Amino acid sequence: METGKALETSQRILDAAELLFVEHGFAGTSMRQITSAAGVNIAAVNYYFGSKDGLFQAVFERRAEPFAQLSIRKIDELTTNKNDYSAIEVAQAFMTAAMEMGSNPEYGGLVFVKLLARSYVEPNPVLKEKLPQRYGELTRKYLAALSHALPHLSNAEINWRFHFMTSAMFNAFAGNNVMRLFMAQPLVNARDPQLVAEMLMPFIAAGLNSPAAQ
Amino acid sequence: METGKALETSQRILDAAELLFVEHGFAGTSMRQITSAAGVNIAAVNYYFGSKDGLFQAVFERRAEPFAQLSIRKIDELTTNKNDYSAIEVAQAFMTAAMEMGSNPEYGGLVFVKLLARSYVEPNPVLKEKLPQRYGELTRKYLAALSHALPHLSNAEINWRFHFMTSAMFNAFAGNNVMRLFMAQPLVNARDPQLVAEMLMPFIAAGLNSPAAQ
DNA sequence: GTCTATATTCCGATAGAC
DNA sequence: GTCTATCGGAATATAGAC
Repeated sequence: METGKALETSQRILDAAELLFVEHGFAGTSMRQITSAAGVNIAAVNYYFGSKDGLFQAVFERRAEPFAQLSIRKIDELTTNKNDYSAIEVAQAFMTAAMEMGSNPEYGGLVFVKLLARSYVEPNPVLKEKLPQRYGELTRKYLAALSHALPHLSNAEINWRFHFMTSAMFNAFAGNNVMRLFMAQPLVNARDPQLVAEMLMPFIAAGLNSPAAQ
Repeated sequence: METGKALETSQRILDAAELLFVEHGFAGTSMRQITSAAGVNIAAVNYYFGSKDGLFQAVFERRAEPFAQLSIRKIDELTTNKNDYSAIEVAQAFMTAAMEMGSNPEYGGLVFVKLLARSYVEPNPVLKEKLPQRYGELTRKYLAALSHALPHLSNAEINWRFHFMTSAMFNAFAGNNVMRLFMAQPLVNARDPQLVAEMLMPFIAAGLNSPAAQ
């Protein structure tokens, strides 16, 4: 049984770790940084989460399930018992899930999307075992919906377009901007999910509906 | 003056470090891993590159200049003394540069594109000082060309579309696939730059030419 | 649950022999 | 240029007092 204070402590650790993992990556973040930022004792991480790996898993899982549920609900709402939905609506479903996640402070706002975008480039071994089952279902649903909405495209090309769509979306919401790296001024501002979605939608919609390559 | 053997050693270090930095990130790679993989003594890194930071900078700079030159040449070839080029041709110029880089074993093949894609999400402090000057020029040229080819779009929207385009491109060539993270089978194969470009082109072209959002 | 103290390992870096 | 040996510090993790 956990007391109020205990919950507070483990939660402070999760919050601090989440921010630091996003900013500096898993290997680039030490437990001393985390416990110091959380204002808790260095031994608390091992007490609550067993290890640094355990902490990362907890950080991820706290957000993963709400996000998966949200995404799956959106695609189910669109496709269940329907036959006439468009690729744009499929993209919109995913984007709405990301936006609602990113706009909700209870889910950490955009932090989890940034963590996803990072994990995407820098896969953490912890995720390789825990993640696929739940998110595999999510991915298969969106791929099937896209395939249904774009029957003229081969399965291979559907997969590629899903890849392009998610790359653009995740990096856009996470603020991973090539201009941030290449220029002194980033020139775009990713802090407003509503604006990101507005800019993103025409691009994604046209890309998904473009003629087949092969 | 460096002897033949010395060059061989520093090059082996660069090759090994490049692969490991791409795979595990800067913080996630130790100098012991690098020197062990390169088959050289642990002290060799400091002898040749001064420090781990110095090594990363050397790893990056070995590829950065060829890639910048290639990209700038492609956009100059398209736009110099011309008025009637399309957004698709601008995208093609960038993609051709990435493809030629990725297909050339002398430039490490796709390794540098992967390093760029990673640096993009996980900015290395070393780059913040060294990179912008050269790549700022590159970015400004492509933005100007896009703006010229898409005069109906505001500067803000041009910047966003360049962001989306480069996100999709870099992740595609680097093989950073959401399906790699979410599913047991990645479903797409990024090893052939020619195929990636073929799949990517219709998507990017349609996205760039899509109507304005605002 | 929280803390101090510490065990153990690994890190980047360097001195100095050859 | 290459090697061994080692320094000083920071890393994760844990034992045990409170």
